[in-house]
This record gives sequence, structure tokens and C-alpha cells, in this order.
Amino acid sequence: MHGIRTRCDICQVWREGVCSALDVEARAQLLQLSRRKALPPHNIIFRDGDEADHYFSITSGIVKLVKTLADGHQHIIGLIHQPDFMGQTLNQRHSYSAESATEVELCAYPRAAFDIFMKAHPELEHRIFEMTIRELDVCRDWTLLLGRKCSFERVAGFLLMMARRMPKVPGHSENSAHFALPFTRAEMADYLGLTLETVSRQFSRLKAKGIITLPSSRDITIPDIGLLSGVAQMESCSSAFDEGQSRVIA
Amino acid sequence: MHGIRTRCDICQVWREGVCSALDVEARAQLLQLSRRKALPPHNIIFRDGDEADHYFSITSGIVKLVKTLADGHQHIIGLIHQPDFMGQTLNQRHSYSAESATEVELCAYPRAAFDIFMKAHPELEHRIFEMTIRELDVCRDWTLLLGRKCSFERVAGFLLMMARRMPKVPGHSENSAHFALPFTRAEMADYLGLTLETVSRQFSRLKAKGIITLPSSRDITIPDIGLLSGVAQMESCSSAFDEGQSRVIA
DNA sequence: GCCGGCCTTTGATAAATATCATGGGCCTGT
DNA sequence: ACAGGCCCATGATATTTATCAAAGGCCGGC
Repeated sequence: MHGIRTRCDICQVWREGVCSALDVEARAQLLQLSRRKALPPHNIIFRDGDEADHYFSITSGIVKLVKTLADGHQHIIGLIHQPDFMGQTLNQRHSYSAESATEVELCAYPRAAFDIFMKAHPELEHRIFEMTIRELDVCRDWTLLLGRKCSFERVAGFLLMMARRMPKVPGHSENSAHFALPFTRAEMADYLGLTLETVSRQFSRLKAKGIITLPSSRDITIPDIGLLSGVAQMESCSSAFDEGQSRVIA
Repeated sequence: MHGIRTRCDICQVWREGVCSALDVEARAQLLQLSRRKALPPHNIIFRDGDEADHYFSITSGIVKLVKTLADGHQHIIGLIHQPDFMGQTLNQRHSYSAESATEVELCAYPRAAFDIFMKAHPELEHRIFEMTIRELDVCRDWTLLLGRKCSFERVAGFLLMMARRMPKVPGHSENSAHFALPFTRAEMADYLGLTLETVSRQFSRLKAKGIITLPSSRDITIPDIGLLSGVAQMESCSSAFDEGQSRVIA
């Protein structure tokens, strides 16, 4: 709720998000419904059990969707990136929490008003429908990662996803990437169904193989995305291929 | 494609599925587009990579959505039960296979014609949108199970889901259930991210604790669903609580 | 500059699950 | 009735990952 631009002309959602479905007048009307917010990292947007009375369009940053288990452990069930939409539910209450992982800017829409507006603008509902289908595809792919992949492949798969979605630092070719990881090892573990120690060990393994470099723990370079993509879909979890780097003995 | 009823008046989809959004005339029109099919178990409906040229409304039975990994292992990314809808994708091709798990009856709709029809009937799209939101919720819950639960809890969670969705054999109270499991241990393993041996062992464990009874391997009785629900959300995987049944020693 | 707190890495050990192997049950076709 | 194929249960062992523990790096505040 700090200094915020209120105009849509530089907004990515305008081009790819929900607003892309609307013409100029409709977008202006929708803007009337919305309230823009800017959040620092680690800010709760809504809590599990809260009344689901708003929808959100994320215009920058990353939001974590979090379930907390009875024992206090957390699991991240999804990451919402700009320009995604969030808050669709059939229930009266949310069944998970949403928390900014990075600095986040978003448009919040009161649910009742938005629903009425959507009824008048089926093309808007259609766009959100499409984005929901995409979310479902992503989520189903994730079940494959969680159900069938070893820790090494999971971490590789996660980095691959980040490499595709993060804004690239310029000066890198198509098949390389370099970005600042916005997550702690513990957060990645909560997303990957692992412990932070295991995540850390797999980072070390990727580094030892030369698939990534880590100047600092959050500053990651992937010299060859194809290589990373290869290990992310590997069929074997065995540490046998740790000998990829032949090592000189004594 | 065998002997099939073509009328909707006894169809569950009419009441809860996509057709519930339509009035009598519209439903009649939609019926014109549809082709009804009946499939025996283990029949491919479409394959990973096939052109996504049809939507499907499942009117009875269960469909498995399957991804096959490079090493031949399979993973079931979703189960589609009557009266669910299937085939929504933004891509030209499917990214997974669909296969009947039981005997299945369905209505198939050519995609192009259905899309046109849907444009003329926003209430239909709205209904499918709602069903897709529900699917997404279910899928996100599943990532929690796969990411954070031990084998015992996974099997319990699976049985709980089945107990809620399977038609009940009559003569049982609200908080008990009895049904025929339509899956092999291997299929359940592919859904739960486990091996068939582990699934089998957890069935034995549930049986030993008296949470289920298994007159035969596919014939399951849950005397107290609350009990099952309790272990499905347990916070500990340890075998410490195997001593729930005090046992007499020699 | 130094302290304290988080984050991270790494090692040692324990626990869970996969893998490999065997035998038994049931059904089906001959 | 018998043989051959699944499917299932269960034991022995191997592998992977979690858990417990310790120490180093970085950063912000005092």
C-alpha cells in the first residue's frame, strides 16, 4: 500500500494476464473495482480458513500457497508468479494460506463485485478459465515430480522451472541462465517434499557436476540449461553417476 | 460402443455434471453433438501426444490419467470419476494418457463443435470452469499427500478418498463403508508414488490395526471412517504406534 | 568492530522405502 | 484336474532420505 503506480499501461497482466481479455473500456471499469497493493516479502495475503472474499492478480513477484500440517510442518502447494491470478475457489473459505515470497505487487478485487463484472464479461471468465487449466496442468506435472522423482531430480526440476520463469539477467545466451534465487533452502524443501539438508546436498551435487555454479548461496548460474533439463528427467536416482567427473586419486 | 442408453434422464451428469448447467433445449442440442461410448476396463481413451480433439464427460466408472516415464514406470496423475469432465487443455495435444480403470461410460464431444456451443452457452463454460477449480483443489491436496506423508498415511488417505467417492454397498451406516476396490496394488502404488510391495505392507498394517478388514484383497470394509480419517492425517510415520493392539506374548 | 541470529553446508546415524526374491492364492483355458 | 498367468503377501537386503549435530559464512544492529 506504498507508492504504487495505478496505471495499467506498463503492467504485464495487461498483456498476458486477466486484463488481456478485456478492451479499453472494460479494463477501465475493472480498474475501478481493484485496489492495488505492494507487499514486502513474507507478508500474509490471506490465511487458511479466511473468508474468500477477494481475488488477486499478481502483477509482480511470487506468492507462495502454503498448507500447514498438524505438526507445524509446512508444505508449499503452489507458487503464483506474475501475471497469474489467484483466489478462485468454490468454497466460502480458503483452504490454504497465501504469502508473498518476494516483494509483490498485486491487484485485489472484491469477490462479489468481480463475480458480477465477470458475468457481464464472459471473455474475462474465459481467460481466467484458461489460466486455471494451465494451473491444473502445472499442478499435475508437480505430482509426477513429487511422486516419482528422487531428490536430485526434484531440485533440478525446480531450478529448471525457476530458470524458465525468472526474469533473466541480461548478457546470457538462450540456453544459459543466471538469477537470484528468492527462496531459502527450507522453502524449497517445503515445495519439493524434502528437508532443507537434502536440498542443500543436491545443490552441492549439482555444483560438483558443473551443472550449476553458486558464487553465493542465492546467486545461481546455469551454464547449460539443456544439461540441467537432462538430469531433471533422469531415470535413475543412483549416486553411481556421481563419477561424471573423473577424479584423480592421490 | 455396445448396448448404450442414449437418454439423459437417468444420467448423473444431468444432475451434477456439465449438463446440470443447461436447460432442456440446450441439453438436447448438446446431446446431438455427443457420441456415447461404453468401454471395458483397461481401454485407452487417448494417448499422451494424441491430438486433443475431444472432450469427455464421464457418466459412470473411473478413468485413470497416466504419464509414462522414460524408464517405463507409470504415474497416475489423476482419477476422473463420474460425473467429472475431462479433456480441457490449452494445447493442441494431450500431455498424458487416459485409460478406463473400471467399466466406463462416457459422452465424447468433438472439441471444435463443443467450443462453439460453449461460446453460445456461457453457463456451460461456467460449470466446467467450476469443475476445473474443484480439480485443481483436489490436485493441490494430492501434492500435500505426495510431498509430506508417509506410506501409511498415503494408503489411508487413498482409501478415505475411495470411501467417499465409491457407491456404497447398502446396509452400512454413515460412518462405515464397504466397497470393491477397482485397483490392483500396483495401480495404487502408481497413484501414491510408492511401490506395490509398500502398498501391500500398509494394507496389512491397516488390517492388523483393525482399521480395515479384507475378506479378499479387493473387498474392503472400513468399520469406522473416523478412525481411518485419523490415521490419514497423522503427523508421525514411525512404526512406534504399531503397538496400538496390545499383543499377548507367548 | 564485534555479537547474535539466521542461513547454509557437511558429517554421522537412524528410519523409511525400494529392490530383489520367494511362495501362495485364484482364475482361466485346455 | 492341471498348467500358466497374474496378483498379492512377506522376508532379506540395499538405497535413499530424514534426523540429529556441529560449525562456518553473512548481515544487520549495537
